[in-house]
Amino acid sequence: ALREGPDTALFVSAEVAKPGFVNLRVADGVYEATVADINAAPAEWGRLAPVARRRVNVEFVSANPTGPLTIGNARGAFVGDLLSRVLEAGGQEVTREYYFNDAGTQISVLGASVVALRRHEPLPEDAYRGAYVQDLADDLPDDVWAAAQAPGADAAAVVGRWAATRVRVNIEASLAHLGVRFDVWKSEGSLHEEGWVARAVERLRDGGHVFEQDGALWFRSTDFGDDKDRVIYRSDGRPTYFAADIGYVTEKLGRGFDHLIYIWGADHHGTVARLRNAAQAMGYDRDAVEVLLYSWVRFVRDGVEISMSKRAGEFITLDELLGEVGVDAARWFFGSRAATTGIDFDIELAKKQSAENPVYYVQYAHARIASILRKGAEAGLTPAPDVAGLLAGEPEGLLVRAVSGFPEVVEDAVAAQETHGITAYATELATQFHAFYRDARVVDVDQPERSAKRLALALAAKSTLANALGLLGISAPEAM
RNA sequence: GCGCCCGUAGCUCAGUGGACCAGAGCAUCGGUCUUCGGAACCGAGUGUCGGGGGUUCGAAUCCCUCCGGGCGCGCCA
Repeated sequence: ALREGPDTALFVSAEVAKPGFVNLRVADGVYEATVADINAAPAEWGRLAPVARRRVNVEFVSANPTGPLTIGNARGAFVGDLLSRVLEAGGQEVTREYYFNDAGTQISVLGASVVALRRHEPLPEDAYRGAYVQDLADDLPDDVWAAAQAPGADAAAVVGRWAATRVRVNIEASLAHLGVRFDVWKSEGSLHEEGWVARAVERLRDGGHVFEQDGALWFRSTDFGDDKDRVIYRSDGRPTYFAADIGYVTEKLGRGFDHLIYIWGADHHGTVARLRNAAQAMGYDRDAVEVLLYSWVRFVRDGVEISMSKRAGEFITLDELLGEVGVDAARWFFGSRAATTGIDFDIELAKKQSAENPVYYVQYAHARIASILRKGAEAGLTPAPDVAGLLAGEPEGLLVRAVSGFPEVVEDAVAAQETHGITAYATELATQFHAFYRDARVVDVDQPERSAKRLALALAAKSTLANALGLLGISAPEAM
């Protein structure tokens, strides 16, 4: 079989092992060439050439602007951003998108809450509470307040619209702090105003996929395997959330995306089928519409679960969480766990362990290499462009093999759409570097040639660590 | 009641029917005494893989069943 392979030069030997496996021994020159390649173009290392470059839309967070993002929104934010980074490493063109509704009943309730505070009246029964509502009341501009009080004006709606905008800007700032920047902010209202919803419904009607019953308009989702048909327009004529979803699919695909990914909490799993069914019914490839569900996070403090209610004003904001545990540590925490499994996040534990957190272990290895490279430069030693003969020793061999494994790790992450393989790999690579550091003197003025080659290997390891951390959105410090 | 997900070391989690599959990190205990960064290194280990049954040469992994937990089953979002 080896004789027939196209890459026989890669291998120096092949042998059959016990239960039917074939061991191929890779030629040293292959690894040495890899080191040289990494150092020649470090930014490219680990980026995959796409089989087919696709335009992918990743929509996530999408919390309505009724209050600050909380730790309940945290996982979606990290999972969506991590997935986007992985897809980009896999050669896809990614658009990060945030979908929100700034005109619904929730927004009216928020407006009514602000109005009541402004008028020093008791809060309505279903009001939003919490310090941020008072902040909104305090910051309400005079012209908005005047417009709200004009004769015939719907004060709650007017104030709500202003409040939603203000809240949304703050949400954007929180996400930026976390390292997530959205390319598109899409309002639900625009889908109706621009006719996307109406056209999508017509499309379904033309295909015979809708019917009227009890005064409402329904989508025959059961024709595509759903267990129930779904309402598009209520009997009073108002559209459901699902109606907007249908319009949104056509709007997104109309922008030329090849693939749509929705990042939803697992509690939405009941709505996945109707969305994909509708896409199929409208003539799209249902596989172009993908929903990734992330599982719930139980936030815990010293072993006690934290219960939250946004309306009651009892919640911990995303900003507070990041203030306590740090962005890099939080990114590592979420990145090192599969999105599909439920997890516990003990805030106190995360803080206590922060000094021993693997993320700092990996960053330390990176900083340590940076220091060694500086030390070498002071002694007049720089990484060699050609590292032929590098693998004379065992310490080099183990490290270079660890470094060489990076693209495969990225490949796996892209295929699985998960990042925990990357965190595990980064930890292992850091360990391999520390072992190399222990066993092999890098900077040695008496051995300039060997030093130059070892510096080249150290540099390659540094770039690999930096790129792995970069995939996770985590900084790679030159010094700590 | 029906549907989906989960149960792996003291804790938090990996483990996609095939060598390394019984693992990693943390926590715990012991050691290294360091001319390149000790935020490091070396060593020590505990598991009825929730229980039981089945398929297979071989099961944490696939099938059935039971127990325990989460979520969903709106003309809510």
